[in-house]
Amino acid sequence: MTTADSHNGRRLTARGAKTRARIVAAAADLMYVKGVGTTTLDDVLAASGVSKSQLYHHFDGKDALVRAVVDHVGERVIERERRSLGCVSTIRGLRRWRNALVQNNALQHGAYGCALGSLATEVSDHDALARRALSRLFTEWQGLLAGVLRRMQDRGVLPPTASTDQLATGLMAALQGGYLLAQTARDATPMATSIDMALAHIESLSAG
Amino acid sequence: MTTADSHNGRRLTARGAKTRARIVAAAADLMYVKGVGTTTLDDVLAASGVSKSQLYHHFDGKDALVRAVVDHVGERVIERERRSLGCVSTIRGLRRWRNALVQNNALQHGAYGCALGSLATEVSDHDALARRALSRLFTEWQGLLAGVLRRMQDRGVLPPTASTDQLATGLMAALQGGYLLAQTARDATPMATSIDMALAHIESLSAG
DNA sequence: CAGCGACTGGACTATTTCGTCCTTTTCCCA
DNA sequence: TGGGAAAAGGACGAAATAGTCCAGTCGCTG
Repeated sequence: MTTADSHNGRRLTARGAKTRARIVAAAADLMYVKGVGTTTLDDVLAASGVSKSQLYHHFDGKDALVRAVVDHVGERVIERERRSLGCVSTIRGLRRWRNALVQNNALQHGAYGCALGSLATEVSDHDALARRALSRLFTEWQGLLAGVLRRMQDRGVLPPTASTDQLATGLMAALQGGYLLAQTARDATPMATSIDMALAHIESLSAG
Repeated sequence: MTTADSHNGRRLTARGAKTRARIVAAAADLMYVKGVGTTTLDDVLAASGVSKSQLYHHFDGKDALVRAVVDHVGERVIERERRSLGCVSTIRGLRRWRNALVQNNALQHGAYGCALGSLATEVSDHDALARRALSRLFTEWQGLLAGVLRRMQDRGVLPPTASTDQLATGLMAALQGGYLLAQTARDATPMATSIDMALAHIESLSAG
C-alpha cells in the first residue's frame, strides 16, 4: 500500500476511512467504464455521494486519486488472480483460469478491456509514479503465472529447461493483447484465441 | 478512406487539403505522445500553426478530428506493415520484422506503445465509429500477417492443418500485449520476449 | 477579369472542471 | 458531557477548453 492512512499524516477515523474507500471505489468504476481522462471529479462526487471538500480532504488532487485507484484495482486484480492461480499446477488448471477470464469478458462483449491494462495505457506516459505502481503490479501478476509454471516444472510436466519467467511474460502479453483486440472488436473471441495460442505453446513444451 | 474530400460535401482546393493534412498530422503526433484525452484543440492549433476557425472549417469537432487521426495513423501503419510483410514468406523474414519493431520501440524505451493500440484503448469505449475503423485496421494488419503464414504454408514450411488466421490473431495479440508491457515497464524487453514466444510457437509447428 | 465560394485570422462566448474557502455537523476522548 | 478535531456540505472563483461568429483574403472558373 503506497498511500498511507491519510495523505498528510492526519489522523483518520473509521468513518473517514469508509468515505475515502467509497470515493476510490466510485472513481475506479467510473474510470474503468469512461476512461481516466474523461472521468471528472464531479462525476466521482456524484457517484460516491460525497462533496468536493471531502475529496480534497482525502486527496491532494486528481493525480493522487488516480494513484489511489491504481492501488485499489491492482489489489483487487491481484487478489482475484491469487485465488485463481495460487494452487494451479496443471494445464487443465490454466484452462479453467482462461475460461473464467474469457467468460467474464464475453459478458460485456469485450468492452472496457482489462482493468489494469486500460489504466496502464492511459496513465503510463503521464504519471511516473502511477506507471511504476502499475509496473510492479504487472510483475506481481506475472509472478503468479510463473509460479504455476514452476509447479508444473516440479511435477515434471514442463521441462526444466523452459524459462518460466519468459513464458509468464508471453502469457501475460497474450492476455493483455487479447483484451485489447477484444475491446476493439467488441467480441471476446480474439482474446480466447490469443490465450489459447499461448497455452498451446506451453503445452507443446510439455509434449517435447 | 472514410472521410471524404471534406466534411460536408464542400469542395476542397489544394491549399485546403494541405491545411487539413497539417492539422491531422499535428494532432496525430500530439495524441500519440500526450494521449487523446489530454490533447486539447488549442494544443493542435499551436502545433500546426493554424487558427481555430480552420479546424472547425475542416472538422465538425474534436470527435471528427480524432476519427481523421485514426484514419491517418492507420494508413501509415498499414503502409509500413505492407512494406515490411508484403513479401515475407519465411521465419527469418518474420524475425527481421520483429527486430525492426523491437529496435524502434527500444529507441523510446517502450514509451507511447503502439500508435494504433494506444489509440484503440483510449477511443474504443467512447466513439463507436472510431472503434469500428480501428477494428477494420487491426483486421487488415492481421491479414498481412496471415498472408505471410499462408505463403509459408504454400512453401511447405508450415503444415496445411495450421489455422493461419488464428495464428495471426495470436501473433497480433502478442505484439500488442508486448507493447503494453513495454510501455508500463519503460523497457522494450517484454515486447521482444512476447513476440519471440509467438514466433517460437509458429516455428515449433514447422518442425512438427 | 469579375464574382463566388473556399479559405484564413482572431476575437468572443458558454461551459466545463479543477481547486479553494468557510460554515456546520459529527464523532472521539478526557 | 463538553471541548476540540475530523468530517461533511456546498457556494464560490479561476482557469482551461470547446465551440461560435464575422470580417477579410485568396483562388478557381465562367
